[in-house]
Amino acid sequence: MSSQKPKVVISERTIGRLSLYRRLLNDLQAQGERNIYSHELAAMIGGTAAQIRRDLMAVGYSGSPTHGYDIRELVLSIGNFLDAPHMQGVALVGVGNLGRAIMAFFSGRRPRLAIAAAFDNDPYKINRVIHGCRCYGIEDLSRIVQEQGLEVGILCVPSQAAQDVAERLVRAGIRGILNFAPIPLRVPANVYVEDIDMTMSLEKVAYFGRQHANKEGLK
Amino acid sequence: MSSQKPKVVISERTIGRLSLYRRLLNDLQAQGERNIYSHELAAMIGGTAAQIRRDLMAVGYSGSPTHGYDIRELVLSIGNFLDAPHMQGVALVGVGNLGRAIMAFFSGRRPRLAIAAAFDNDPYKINRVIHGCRCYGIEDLSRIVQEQGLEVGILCVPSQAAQDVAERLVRAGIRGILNFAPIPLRVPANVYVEDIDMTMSLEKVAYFGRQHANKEGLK
DNA sequence: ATTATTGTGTGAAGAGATTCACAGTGTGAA
DNA sequence: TTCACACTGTGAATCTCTTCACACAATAAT
Ligand SMILES: NC(=O)c1ccc[n+]([C@@H]2O[C@H](COP(=O)([O-])OP(=O)(O)OC[C@H]3O[C@@H](n4cnc5c(N)ncnc54)[C@H](O)[C@@H]3O)[C@@H](O)[C@H]2O)c1
Ligand SMILES: NC(=O)c1ccc[n+]([C@@H]2O[C@H](COP(=O)([O-])OP(=O)(O)OC[C@H]3O[C@@H](n4cnc5c(N)ncnc54)[C@H](O)[C@@H]3O)[C@@H](O)[C@H]2O)c1
Repeated sequence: MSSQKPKVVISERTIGRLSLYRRLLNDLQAQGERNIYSHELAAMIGGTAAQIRRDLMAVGYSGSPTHGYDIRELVLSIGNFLDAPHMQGVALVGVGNLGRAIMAFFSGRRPRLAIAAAFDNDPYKINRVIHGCRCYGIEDLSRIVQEQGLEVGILCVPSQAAQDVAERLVRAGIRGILNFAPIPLRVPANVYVEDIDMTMSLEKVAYFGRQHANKEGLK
Repeated sequence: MSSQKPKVVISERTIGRLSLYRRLLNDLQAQGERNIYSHELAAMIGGTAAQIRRDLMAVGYSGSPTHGYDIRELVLSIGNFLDAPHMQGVALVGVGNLGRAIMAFFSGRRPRLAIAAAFDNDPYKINRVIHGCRCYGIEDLSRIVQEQGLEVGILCVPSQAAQDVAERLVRAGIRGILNFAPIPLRVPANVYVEDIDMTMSLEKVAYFGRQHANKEGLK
């Protein structure tokens, strides 16, 4: 009966960094580390200790002045805060070059947030099993999403098809979309969209690579 | 002899949006549009007109109160501002699932910023031509980067190899890296790094998808 | 027991990004 | 020619995010 929502709204930036912290902490834990200070974690990501402490306020886990944070407990606390209480299944649409690479990458990685079904409109791909995941025809999207209660979509179809597929995902009940198609999607405000725009990123790198070229020193 | 650098430093956010504006404007131009107002462009990307006008201050192209911006001229002005005066070649390292998808995607797309060479350490891949691009052994990286004057790197190798490859790229003279490996790279401050962290993005979508679920209305 | 040390949690200050709001301007209508 | 209009460019206000700086806490050394 307690509110599932956080009292204050947490920024996108903070959520992203928490995800990153958790991954780094998992690696440290695997290497046998037990404790960590905010300034050590900060050094790993090239940030400030204050920022890390500020971010961790959101998850409500407190460290100790003398031993910093207990890595195991912190990982659990971040998971508790970031992850859904239930499993969240993911639907991927567009089993092309990028879609298959993503399926390979996420296969077996995050059990709580796994790609549960893939969709395409190419008859050659439909009904194949790719990286452990069944590929369905796009006309089955709504049914499968509802049957399996999928909440997140990954959109890897060509630009021309992207808006149409986004609308199908929304109609099927998807609540968030990770969009790789290089066009802005129009969706209702209650659906969250994150764009990954590689062309934009590459142009940023080209631009700032030039700008940075005359700075000195080690980061 | 005039300064190649902008007088004031332009934010990463603005550079990213300029890249996006250019792509949308190119599409509009292809559809035969001639002019556009800031509020129209804003509507396309779900932003505000003021933001677009503010961003365009950086490129130094002025619109007209009566016809808005001339699309053709604006595209040229943005290009003039964003693009290097010379061609910038790109080196991609890690011709795996993701690397090949990216090579396919960028192949023939941006002539001024094209993937000029690929590198891997898998003998099976070396000397093959993939999507019109030759794959070299990693030991040839420095030589090829220097011979061809490549300035930008795309890093698609497994995490364990990422720091080593980043250092090779930096030593070879690369000035900016687009990093897909999910670990923070340590590079000198005069090298710009942009990370694309799909796991982080997917977790953000899962988190905010849940949060947004009870908002109403159209975006 | 006391003290010195080192780090946490957080209010407040600072920096940075976005939005507001309005003077200035080019155009078409009267 | 004058006016009304709709938009641009930009200083100032606002909002958001980051960093500072310090009270407080846990321990180790004495
Ligand atoms: N490959 C990359 O590295 C890369 C990089 C950046 C962006 N993108 C974007 O990601 C998207 C996919 O890229 P890709 O390289 O994988 O392309 P691709 O052509 O290899 O794959 C597209 C897939 O989508 C399927 N498809 C097309 N229309 C469909 C529809 N209406 N419903 C369902 N499936 C449909 C096709 O059958 C195909 O399997 C594109 O929008 C592209 O711009 C790709
Ligand atoms: N596939 C995805 O969609 C995806 C998504 C997010 C992140 N990533 C990241 O991108 C990177 C590559 O992913 P992938 O799926 O293409 O992996 P992959 O295993 O398919 O490809 C990796 C490639 O790198 C090459 N390689 C390994 N060590 C090397 C070295 N020292 N020098 C040169 N080449 C080397 C391998 O031969 C292989 O061709 C990984 O860091 C992965 O975490 C991939």
